[in-house]
Amino acid sequence: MLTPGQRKALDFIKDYLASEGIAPSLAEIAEGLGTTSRGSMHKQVQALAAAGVIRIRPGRQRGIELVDDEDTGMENALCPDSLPLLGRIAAGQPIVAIPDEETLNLTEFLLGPNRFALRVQGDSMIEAGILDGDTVIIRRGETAEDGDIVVALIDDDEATLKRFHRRVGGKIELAPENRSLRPMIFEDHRVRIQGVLVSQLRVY
Amino acid sequence: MLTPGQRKALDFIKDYLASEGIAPSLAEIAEGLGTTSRGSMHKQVQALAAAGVIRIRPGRQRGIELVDDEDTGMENALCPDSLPLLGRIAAGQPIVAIPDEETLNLTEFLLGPNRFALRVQGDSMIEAGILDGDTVIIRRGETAEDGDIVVALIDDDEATLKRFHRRVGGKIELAPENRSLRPMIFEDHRVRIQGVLVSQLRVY
DNA sequence: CTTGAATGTTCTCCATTTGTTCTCTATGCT
DNA sequence: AGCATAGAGAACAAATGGAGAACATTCAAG
Repeated sequence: MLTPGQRKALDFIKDYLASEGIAPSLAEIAEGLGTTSRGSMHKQVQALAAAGVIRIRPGRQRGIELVDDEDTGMENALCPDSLPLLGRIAAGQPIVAIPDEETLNLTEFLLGPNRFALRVQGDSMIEAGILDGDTVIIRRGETAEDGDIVVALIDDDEATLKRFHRRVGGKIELAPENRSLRPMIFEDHRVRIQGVLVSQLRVY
Repeated sequence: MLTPGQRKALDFIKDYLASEGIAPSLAEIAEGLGTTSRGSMHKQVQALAAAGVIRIRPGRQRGIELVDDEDTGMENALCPDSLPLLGRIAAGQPIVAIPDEETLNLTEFLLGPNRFALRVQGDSMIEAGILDGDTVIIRRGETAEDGDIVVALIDDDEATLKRFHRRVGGKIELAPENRSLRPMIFEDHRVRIQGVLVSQLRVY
């Protein structure tokens, strides 16, 4: 599967990563293999990526990562809690050309104190882009701002995901985002907020 | 994961914090790394914060904190990659009563080989629940199944997020999920798949 | 409270390192 | 010969990170 050159390059990359804690540059790989050509190393490294043994963080220097070998357990798991954010997808430019690559920190977005997840059932929030089967991430808390999407418990019995609005006279409106359903209005003592929607995710 | 400069800065911060009991200033980090530029150190430190290895107390001087997990493992790479999945939110029961608590593993859902993220612009996929400003996570690849949502490059020029269908005669249909937009049909050589949508997330 | 030094933030400019893409060449194998 | 593998090296583009200026903010001393 791997050519001799690819095997040597991979071994060197593993050793370097283990001893230095950071990926080698192409020049360093070349030197480690007793040659001088970055161009050749580029070909080898690309081949390794195509073979699936390594991963290359696009547009980064020293962007080689080992793909997890499940046999060794987490040996080289660098806990990748972020993804490259390559750009915006629109009607416009090819994404490969987009220069300002950021990093999307999943930890920051999705994890935090007092968070939990719920699987959504039903279509009552469909016009807010929350579909049946989506997962919503909720920050636990008793309070909400006007306009937040909340998990609300009605009469300590029924839990729903709705948009929250205060109304005059201590009333509370819980509005679905679906034209075929009607907002509901309750006395505030009947409604208990369990948490506020902070993010949402869907897996295809 | 970290660039060489980031790694050196992080090591210095750890040492300083351990020996002085207080975080270093940017000028001190610079001096410790043999340079003089506070501006450069600012960039490095911000990058470390974005990577999640440190935290910056906003508006404070010497406001750097390590995000070390107190438990032994993973010196600086924290792995809080899961959330409690408490249950289903529906029109039904209160969530507190739902017994079968699972765990939602974010790493498994969102991270994987050859993934990258894109910010969505525009409303062309609104009926698939993908809204303007959402982030989609793409598995890089040249191939797609019929019905997949793909990032497609048309004539090597224009990148869009559309639903993919094969048509007879080597034609390819790229269909938006928006009733006010029309599907587009191309000769297959004009369309290059860049990746397939695997998940989607939104932050409120 | 006022003041000034220390510190953080933002910016432009620039050099070095690194990745990428070429072409050309050499070697071994069928 | 024809092909696969891979090294050399040049040319270019992008990432990285240092220098330093200008400004804003924090914080402690008076």
